[in-house]
Amino acid sequence: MTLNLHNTYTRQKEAFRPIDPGNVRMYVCGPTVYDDIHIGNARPLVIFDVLARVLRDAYGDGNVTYARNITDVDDKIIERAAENGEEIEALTVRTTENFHAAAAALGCLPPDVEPRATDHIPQMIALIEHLIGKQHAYAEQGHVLFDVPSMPEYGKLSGRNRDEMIAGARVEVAPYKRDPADFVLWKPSADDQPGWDSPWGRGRPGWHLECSAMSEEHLGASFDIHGGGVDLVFPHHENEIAQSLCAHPDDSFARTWVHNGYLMSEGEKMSKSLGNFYTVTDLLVEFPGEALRLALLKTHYRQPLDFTRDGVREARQELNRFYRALALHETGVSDGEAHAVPNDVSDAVYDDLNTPLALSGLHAAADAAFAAETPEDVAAATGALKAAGELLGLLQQDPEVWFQGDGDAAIDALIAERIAARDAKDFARADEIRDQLAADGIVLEDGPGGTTWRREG
RNA sequence: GGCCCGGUGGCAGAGUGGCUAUGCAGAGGACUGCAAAUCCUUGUACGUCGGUUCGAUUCCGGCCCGGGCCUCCA
Repeated sequence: MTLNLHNTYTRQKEAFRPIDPGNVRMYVCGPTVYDDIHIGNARPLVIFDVLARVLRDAYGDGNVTYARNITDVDDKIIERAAENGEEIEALTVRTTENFHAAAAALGCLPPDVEPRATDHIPQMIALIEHLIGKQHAYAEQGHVLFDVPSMPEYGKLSGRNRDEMIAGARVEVAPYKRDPADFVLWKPSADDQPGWDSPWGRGRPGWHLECSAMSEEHLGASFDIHGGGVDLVFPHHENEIAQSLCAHPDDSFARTWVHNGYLMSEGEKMSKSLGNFYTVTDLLVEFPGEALRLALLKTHYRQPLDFTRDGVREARQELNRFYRALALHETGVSDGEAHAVPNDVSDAVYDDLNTPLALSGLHAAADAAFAAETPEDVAAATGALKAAGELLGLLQQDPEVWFQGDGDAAIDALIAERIAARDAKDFARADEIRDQLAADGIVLEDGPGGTTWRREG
C-alpha cells in the first residue's frame, strides 16, 4: 500500500518513496530538556510515534530507523539551572527522565536512536569547519556565523525571501553579523557557561547545528523524513537545510518534511498566566495517558488542535467503549486467523495519517464485536480492533487493567456482599452498596456473567 | 506591515462538485429488580457576499472572524 505524506517542502501530498526500503530513516526534533514537557510538546511526540509505527508496518520492523534527539545544551537550560540553583547536568538528566516517563505514558515507543547534542560536539565542530572551508560560514569575534547570502535557495522550505525576513526582523542585528539574516553556528561561552574547546575558542553550538550534525551521524547526509512542529519550519528547519545542503551539496538532506499543526489549550494560546498551561505530568494525575493520546489523535495532525479537558474526557468515554468491546473476547477462543488491520483503518492512516478517519474504523470494529453472535466472530472482531489500535498505539492494555487499574479487595468484598443481598432480594441493601461505590466513582454492571465494575473519573 | 493556516450540526471532527462520515452529549424506545452496558429510532450542519457551473459546503475572488510565523517556542 502506498503511504501518502504531505511534504512541507513542496506543499503537496506525495506518494512516499524511501531512498532505501531496507532502511527507512526519519529524524524528529525532540525536546530541549530544561523543563517538563507540556501537552503541546506531546502532540509531535504522539504524531511521529504513529508515523514510525506506520513506517514499520509498511517496510518491516527491522527496516526503519527513527531518530529523535535530546537537546541538552541550550541557553534556556543554562538560565533554568541558574534559577534553580542546580547543576546543569542534574537538570538535564532529571528532565530527560521525566520526558521518557511522559512519552511512555503516552504510549510512544522509544526511538531507535536518541542522540544527545553534548555527545556530538566534535561532529558539530567538523561541520562548521567544513562550512567555513566552503565559504558558507565565517568566524567573527568568537562567533561563527552562517553566511545566508551564500545560499541563493535559502528560504525555500518556509516560503519566504530574505528581504521579507529583514523587513520583519524584530531583533537588533548583532554587530558581528555580515548580513542580518546570518545565524549563529558557534558562540563563545563565559567561564561559568558550558563550553568546549574549538578553533574559535571555548564556546558552544548554536541551536540549529546539532540537528544537522546528528542526523548526518546517524542517518546519513540523505535521509527520508524530517519531522517537527510547524513552528520549527522557520528558522530551525530552514537553517538546518542551509547547513546540511551547503555542507553536502550532492546529497538531499531530508526529502520529505512533515510538520504537525499548532496546539491551543482551552481555546487560547497556552500560557502560564491564563491557567491553561498543562504539563503532561500534571494531566497524568487526572487522566490516563491513553486518553491523552487519543485526544491528540482525534484531530488530523496538520490541523490546529484545541486541547481541552472536556476533549480528554470524551476520549476516555470512547476508550471505555473500545475496551468494553475487547472485553467481550473470551481468552482461549480463536477464530484461527492472524488479525490484520481493517482496510478502512489502514487506508485512512496511509493517506497522510488521517487518524480521525481511521478512528471511525475502530468504532466500526467495536460495533462488529458487539454484534457478533459466536465466540469466533467476537474473536475476529476484537482481533481486528486490537490490530487497528496497535497501528495507532492504542488499546494494548488488558481491558480489566483499563477499567480497574490494579484492583481493590475492598471493592470486591462490597460487590460480594451486594450479590448476596440481591440473592436474598434485599434490594435496599444492594442499592445502598451501589450508591456507596458510585460516590467513589465506581460503576457496577450486572451482566449475564456476573457483576463487573469500573472506575469513572 | 509581510507570509501562512483555519472557520462544518449542541460539542469534537473527517470528507466530498450532485447520493451529507464518525464520535461525545441530548431525546424516545427495547432490555433491566434498580442501574450500567448493548441494540433500535431521532437530530439534515458546512462564516459572509459575489462568481464559475445544470448543480458548490466542496472550485475562484472580496469581506468578516479566529490562530500561527517573521532569528533559537513542538
